Amino acid sequence: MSPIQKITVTLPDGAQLTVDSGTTAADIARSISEGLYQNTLAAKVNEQLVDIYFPLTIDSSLELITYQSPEAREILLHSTSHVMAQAVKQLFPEAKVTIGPAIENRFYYDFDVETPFTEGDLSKIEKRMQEIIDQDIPIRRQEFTRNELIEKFKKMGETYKVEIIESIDEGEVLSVYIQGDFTDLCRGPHIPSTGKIKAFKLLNTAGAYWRGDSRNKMLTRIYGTSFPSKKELKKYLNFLEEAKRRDHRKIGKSLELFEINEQVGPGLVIWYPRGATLLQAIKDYWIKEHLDRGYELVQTPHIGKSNLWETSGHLDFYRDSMFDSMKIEGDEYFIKPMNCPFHIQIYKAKTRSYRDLPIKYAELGTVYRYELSGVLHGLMRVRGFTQDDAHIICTPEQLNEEIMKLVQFSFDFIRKFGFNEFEVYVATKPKDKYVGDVDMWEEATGALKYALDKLGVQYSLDEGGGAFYGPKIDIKIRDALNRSWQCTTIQFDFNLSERFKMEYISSDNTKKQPYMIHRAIMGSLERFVGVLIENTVGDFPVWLAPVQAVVIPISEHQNEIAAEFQQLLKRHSIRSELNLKSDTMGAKIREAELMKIPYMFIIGEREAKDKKVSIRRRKSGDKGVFSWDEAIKIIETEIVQQ
RNA sequence: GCCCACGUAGCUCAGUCGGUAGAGCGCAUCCUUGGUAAGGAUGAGGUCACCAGUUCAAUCCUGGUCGUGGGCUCCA
Repeated sequence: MSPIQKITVTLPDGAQLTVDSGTTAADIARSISEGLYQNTLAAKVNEQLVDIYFPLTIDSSLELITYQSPEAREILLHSTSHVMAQAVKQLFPEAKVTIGPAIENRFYYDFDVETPFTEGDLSKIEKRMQEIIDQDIPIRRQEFTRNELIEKFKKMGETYKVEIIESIDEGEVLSVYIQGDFTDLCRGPHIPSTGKIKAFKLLNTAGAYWRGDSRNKMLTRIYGTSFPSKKELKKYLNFLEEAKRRDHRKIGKSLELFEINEQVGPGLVIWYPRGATLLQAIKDYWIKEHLDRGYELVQTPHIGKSNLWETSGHLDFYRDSMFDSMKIEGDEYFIKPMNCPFHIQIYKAKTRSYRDLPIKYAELGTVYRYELSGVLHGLMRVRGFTQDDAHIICTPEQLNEEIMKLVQFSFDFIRKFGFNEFEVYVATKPKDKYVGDVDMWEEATGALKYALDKLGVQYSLDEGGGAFYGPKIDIKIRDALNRSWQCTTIQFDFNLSERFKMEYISSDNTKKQPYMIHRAIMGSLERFVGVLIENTVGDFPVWLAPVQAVVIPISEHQNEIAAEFQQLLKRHSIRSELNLKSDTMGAKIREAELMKIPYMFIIGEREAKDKKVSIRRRKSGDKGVFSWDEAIKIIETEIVQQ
């Protein structure tokens, strides 16, 4: 027998240990301190995440993953999902397990069961999970060959697991994790025992297709979450509560902004006066910014003849998302899902010279798309929405610069609304549905990346995420709750210019085909307002507030002079209301606070006497008494500064 | 579209283990004329989402339809 080999283990602080080959991370943690050992959930050996029982057989770097490590989160979530699956199998032995990964902040596990779980089942499962955790059952990895595992799971009746294994390449060594009576196919790593789970909660159930494919069976999914401490769990649950509080559907109703009404139809928004006013403020700003940047405004119809959509390729590639056609005087018309074909007609209205380019057409164009009923969600996902659309038609030489300008414009525009964090994606060619040849896609994608690199913008790749007509840059914004929302999209489009035979006369007097970029900064005004509501809790900056000020007479004796002051506000284009109800001043203030009106101008006997007004700023309270002109100046200054 | 849950006054929600319903807010009228987040009284509001079925009787049970919500898929 050969003597035991010695190996060198390097810790993150640079310290080196000489240990016997076969030593595990658990051994090393324990040798440092019992507390560290208890805190260790997994290990990183040569940058690879492994269980704490992974034997070290060569010189290695070793990092212990404790509750505090960023990597711990996912492992903990994943292990908790296994505990949940174990509890479910104990309570519902006929349930078949499928997959149960960790996702951002949560985990889920999909089961195939006869009757879906109810909310009541969740507490039963939670209780059993707690028992499993209290028993502190060891979790151990075992490796098998593919065929051994297929046999094993076949015997267990876990047909989904068999299907997963069968889809994995032959020859690969597979592992299972065993905890008591529960065995699950899993790559790992996992925590060493169930007792390491400190705080968890099951959140909700949902239906989910096997492998996410609607042709497959609908499974029952349970979502849950897990944290290193009760305190952190509490924090997360508070976050969920806060998100509920900010729900734009709720705030939209209470602030009388909009409604999605059954009589009108699902996914179709009717904007109340306050909501429409808010929209108008956004539109006014949008138009000004576009005119400043050399865009031209256009306006196009809501429907167009079928040949238009045939030429554009929409009927081939987008028909599933279009509303059915309607017959008018023998011709077939479609409601527009996009504005582009119309803008192209405007471009084609006359012969264009390279000197005319770039041409930038902008339109707040309302489009309609048939979305599956189940995906509709407040303002975030609707069937009729207004795009802040524009098409940039340019020469190949202008392309890079135009894309850069667009990215910059997008950032500047969105920042105005108080969003400062972005995630940028470059979405590449879809696998199946696409037009044009591969080289064109390569070139276009390169142009998008070039622009971002040149601007020093960090981005990720979204492989296969492009539109059918070209690659795109998507910008997601992060809101106050650190959630991200898709808004800006800048889409390269080499397809339509080809299909519509767009041309310009170049400097050498030959006809050339221009490039076209399709873009929306807010994306959909509806969604953008939805995000804005959730970000501000409906407490809009004064420049956007539907009602910027309310004039409150303290008693009926001041009604007349209050009306006079409101006229002055109107002359200064300040959006105001006059509260002439016979309520007390306190009640009127309360109403204004609840409706999130930023300025309250209060006029009582004292103010009326000197033609003055008392200013109350929402949230911060009484600002004192001012002359009418001073008061106007104060609110105007705030608006301008925003 | 699919799975599950839900749908009661303008809003937020009680309630009826089958006998056609109630609160608060809001609204109207009257009293009060107020000093920085709710003054008081009275009153009007509901085919209990819709359509069938079971029943002497359905808001309640059953089935279907529509809508909403949580997800899946998709996406601005």
